[in-house]
Amino acid sequence: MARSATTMRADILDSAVRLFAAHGFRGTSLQDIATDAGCSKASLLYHFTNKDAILTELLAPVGPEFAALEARLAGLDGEEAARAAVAGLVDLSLRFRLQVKILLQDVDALINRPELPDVDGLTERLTDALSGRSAAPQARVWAWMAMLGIILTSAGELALPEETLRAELTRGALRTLGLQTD
Amino acid sequence: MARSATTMRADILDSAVRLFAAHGFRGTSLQDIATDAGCSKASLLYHFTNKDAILTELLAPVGPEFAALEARLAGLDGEEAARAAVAGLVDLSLRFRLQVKILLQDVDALINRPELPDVDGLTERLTDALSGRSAAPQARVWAWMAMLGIILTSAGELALPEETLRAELTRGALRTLGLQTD
DNA sequence: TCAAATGCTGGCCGATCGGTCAGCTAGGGT
DNA sequence: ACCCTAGCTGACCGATCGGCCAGCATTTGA
Repeated sequence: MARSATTMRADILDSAVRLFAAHGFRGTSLQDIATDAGCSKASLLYHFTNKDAILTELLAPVGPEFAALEARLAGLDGEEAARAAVAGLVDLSLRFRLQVKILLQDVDALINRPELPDVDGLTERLTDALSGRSAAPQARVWAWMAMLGIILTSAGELALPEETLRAELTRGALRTLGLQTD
Repeated sequence: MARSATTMRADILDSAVRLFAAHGFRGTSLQDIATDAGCSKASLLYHFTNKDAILTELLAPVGPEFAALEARLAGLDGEEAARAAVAGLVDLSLRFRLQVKILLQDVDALINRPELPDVDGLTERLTDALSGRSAAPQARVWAWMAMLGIILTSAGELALPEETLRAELTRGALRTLGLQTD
């Protein structure tokens, strides 16, 4: 045996998450992943049933985390909901930079997959919380701006320490929503 | 001849811009466009030399407009530069919703094409203006949040009147940057 | 009137995609 | 000594991709 199984799987997932984030799911072929991971394409499909299974596995940790955030937000309203949504979204966006980038990049190709996070419903409930449960057009626009600003800026390649990024993303989002930044 | 040439070309471009925005450049095949436009795939390649030429033509109006915005911003500094950048970016994002969405969606596949807008340099110069020519980490983070918030929110499917969207995008972005909203 | 040009198409091509399969190699249990 | 299994691979498959080409139909103009 060439490598221990756990190492090979981990190497594949590591290559896949980087390449998917850089070139998109559809823009990355199995051969690309195999070359990057240093094995054959057939070896990928020995460890994973198919390409979707690789994606599903590396997105697996994300779904529960967002579900937990939603559960925390469900009981909140008004400014309290908005502030909690900002804090939670900043945290998850930074912890899952690459994964979130993958999800948004190929959102239309990844939508309607039962085992993957429900991106549409998720964004809807998040913007609802960010707007402080308001249906006013301004609040909805600002909620979208804050959400996309947080997620995509953290997915970008700003070369800043994580704590600086966290603090300024939070401050920027709160101001977008018209809330005081302490 | 089945249709006047100008109509056929216009129909193809109309189908292409909608499909590219909905499913991405790589996610849309020539057959998809042909079916949507109501002609054969071979007919596409009679009117356009190849798939890239379709993309190039429908993005053609965008480049000069952004270049003009950059020229206007070049002479400005500080808060003046930031406010002008917000106004200009909101305007262009709303006027070229679909085109901008296409550019961002497949940014890595479209980069390094000489005749297409230089997305990397463009975003760099825009964030420089949005930050008021500041190199401070906070200003750079907020500039990215404002830029991505404007562009992607206007590319989204918020069902709001254009003037409402313009006003609230401007207000939200200025607040993100820490500027007074009149 | 008739040949040239224009608009358009079906059919085909090589490349690349995701995925399958028979078979090779190296340890580990008995 | 033996076989069994896990890990891995090259070769191959059908589907789909972008693109090409010979040829058909209609219009044009001399």
